[in-house]
Amino acid sequence: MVYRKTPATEARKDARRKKLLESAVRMFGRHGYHAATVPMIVAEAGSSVGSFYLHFRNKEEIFAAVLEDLGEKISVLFDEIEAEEPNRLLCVERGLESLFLFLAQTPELARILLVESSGLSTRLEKVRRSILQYHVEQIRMNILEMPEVFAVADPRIAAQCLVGAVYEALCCWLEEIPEQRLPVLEVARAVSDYNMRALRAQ
Amino acid sequence: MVYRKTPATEARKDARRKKLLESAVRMFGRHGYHAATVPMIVAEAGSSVGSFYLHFRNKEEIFAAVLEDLGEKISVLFDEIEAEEPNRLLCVERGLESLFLFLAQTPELARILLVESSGLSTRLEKVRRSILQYHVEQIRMNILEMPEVFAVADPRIAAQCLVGAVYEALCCWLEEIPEQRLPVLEVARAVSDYNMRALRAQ
Amino acid sequence: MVYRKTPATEARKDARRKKLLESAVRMFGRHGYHAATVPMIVAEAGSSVGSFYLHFRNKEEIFAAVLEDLGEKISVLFDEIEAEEPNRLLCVERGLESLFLFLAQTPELARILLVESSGLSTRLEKVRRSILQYHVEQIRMNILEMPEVFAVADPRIAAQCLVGAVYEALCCWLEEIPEQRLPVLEVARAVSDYNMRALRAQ
Amino acid sequence: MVYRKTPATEARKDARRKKLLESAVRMFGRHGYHAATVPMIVAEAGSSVGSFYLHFRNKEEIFAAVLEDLGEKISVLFDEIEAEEPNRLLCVERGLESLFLFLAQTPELARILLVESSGLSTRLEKVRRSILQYHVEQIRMNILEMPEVFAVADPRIAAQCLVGAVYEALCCWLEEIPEQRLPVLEVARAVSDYNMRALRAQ
DNA sequence: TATGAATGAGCGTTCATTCAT
DNA sequence: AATGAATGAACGCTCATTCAT
Repeated sequence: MVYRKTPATEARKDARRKKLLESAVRMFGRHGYHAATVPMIVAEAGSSVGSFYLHFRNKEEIFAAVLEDLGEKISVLFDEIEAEEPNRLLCVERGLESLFLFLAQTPELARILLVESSGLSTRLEKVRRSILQYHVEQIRMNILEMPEVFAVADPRIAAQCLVGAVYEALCCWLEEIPEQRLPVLEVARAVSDYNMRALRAQ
Repeated sequence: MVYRKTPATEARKDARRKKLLESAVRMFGRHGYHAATVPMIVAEAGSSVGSFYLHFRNKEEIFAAVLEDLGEKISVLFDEIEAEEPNRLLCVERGLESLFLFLAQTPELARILLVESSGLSTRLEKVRRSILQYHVEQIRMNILEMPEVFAVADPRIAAQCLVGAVYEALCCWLEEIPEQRLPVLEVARAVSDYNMRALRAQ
Repeated sequence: MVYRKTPATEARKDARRKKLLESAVRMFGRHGYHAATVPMIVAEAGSSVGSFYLHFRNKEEIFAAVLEDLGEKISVLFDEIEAEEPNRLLCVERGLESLFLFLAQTPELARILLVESSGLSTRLEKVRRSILQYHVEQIRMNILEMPEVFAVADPRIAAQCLVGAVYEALCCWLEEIPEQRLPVLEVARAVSDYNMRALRAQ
Repeated sequence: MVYRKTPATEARKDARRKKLLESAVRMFGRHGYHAATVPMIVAEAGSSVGSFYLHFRNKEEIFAAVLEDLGEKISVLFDEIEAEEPNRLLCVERGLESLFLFLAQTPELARILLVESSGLSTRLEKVRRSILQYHVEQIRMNILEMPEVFAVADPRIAAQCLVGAVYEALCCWLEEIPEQRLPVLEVARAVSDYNMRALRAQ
């Protein structure tokens, strides 16, 4: 008799995987890659070590999955703006601001991307880099499309600068104790301002 | 007969310590904090585990020492420029460029600062941050001193953006395979250009 | 499908723990606390280091467990006698003798209690002391209950003397080479005789 | 030219050795055999590790020396009493009391003998045992000399009991917090009382 | 599929002892 | 004789991963 995977089983499996991923985000975000152990992650998810390895080949894999999910979320963010906003300059500006706001709202994810995903294996480094490169590329394309509104010598380096500026400002903001922080929006504007001045033809 | 601590003994101890530090730079730079083990570091230095713990309380300590040494070097770089160059705007520009060149020349140190020192213990995070903050502060002061030549709303955020831009561009440059890289100087100029446009009053 | 913790699994875990404890008794008894290493204990038990730390937080913990088990065994010994023998004087006498016989039969346990558990951490010292104090207290209560048959000035000190006398005599006996030892029973009697003369009202 | 050891050199060497021994007593008494390290001992003595190994073959050796010195002191105590007091019974009584007082006055030495010297190497165990055996033997001789005043079946076991009783009572007394302790003399008397009742013919 | 007990390689660290000065 | 920097064997312990149930 042939065993057929029932939809219910499939759905349950996906739910479990999702739970593990959520738990991993929390644990990696709070404790970092090395300090977050597999037992910790499964305990938080109400699952078991054995189950963990049914869903992910290893610890690296789940971290990569977390990172990829995040990358996906961010690119969706950009795509939406791209679709709505025909003005390339405004597009970059709005993209920058909404990325800033998005990461500020999910500090565990922000920490994973900005801090904890650095200095790990080559594999993970690549995933992290591909997220950043995606933005860089996105911005570079915008610049190339309308050279008359952007006034930069090297669009790729300009894009890298912009990305670096956004992430560093975000890092600094996240590090401050919440009571002393400026409002996110204000910071996002200041960052966007800085970069727009650098990009815009005068 | 009274034993007198000979200068030679003292000098040899210092030399050993220095050798361990150099070896640590190489190992941390190549393999990262976690993958670089104490046995690896001492083997590379031609020393022994016991000797290691004679010079450093633990592994964290030597990483901190490496980072602090680097911080020292960088601040010397800035101080020299500050002393020579009276023009604040040029000061920031030249500082940015020489930092870029310095780190590009010592890629292991660059990797330690930019990649490997992230996501470690609170203690090490602090050391890393203090180096970055030092630049931020340096630049912020320059901006504050001559508000008429700089045209930014929030000097602190502007300084953060600049630092982030420089480091991210550097990261990207270091990651490319040497054969395909643009000349450092060219990149440094492009980065400096981007940030000067953002800072300068038009 | 829901996994149910089988009784078999549980039982196997308990068996493993018990085996580790038995092995620890042998190793601690033969080599002492410091010379008995975790690898030695697990090898003897046919287990693994990882498993060891699944059952015990650390080396100190397993030593404490061994000691506590021993304390439990000894107090059972006393309780049985107390329940059977209404005469307080005979109670003390029989308690003394059966403790002597019990420890003489399990020289590894005896060595752990009498020799190896001394001079360790405060934590372990406390466990050891609590076993000895339990006897002291037991005897003191017997003395207090029937002051007319016991003729001692300070019941607490008398009880301490008795316990010390028993353990020292036992130590000496265990140290002699088996061929030259007097029969245990004879020694036990002599020790009991000494202490009964000290306790009894004339 | 022949080098002749000057008396002054000899004297200085002895002084250094004595200082090391005194420091060892403090360190072993406070921290125990394993926790007291050679660097600790030499630091306390104002000497150096190298110097240490000129005076003692190794750590075990200095512990043995400390123990032997203590044994010497105790046997002197007994010999004096033996010489002064012709009555064998009083001799045992006074010996017991002065040992008690002596050790109560030098708690570091007491701790070394009663607690820390247990469970070490065979070599050290032997030294410790020889001190205790010396007392046992001393007392046994007294008993044998005047069988009419002592009424014990087996003098050796009686002597062991006495020694064990004294040391255990002492241990208990040392362990109590100073403010709550009974006066030493009182305890010494109670212990002596206990043992005299056991020894004396009625 | 789900479980969690079991594994063991490999880590950081300590400290008695040696030895060049 | 005196020094203290140097050594390295050996320890306790962690945790990603496997596997019997």
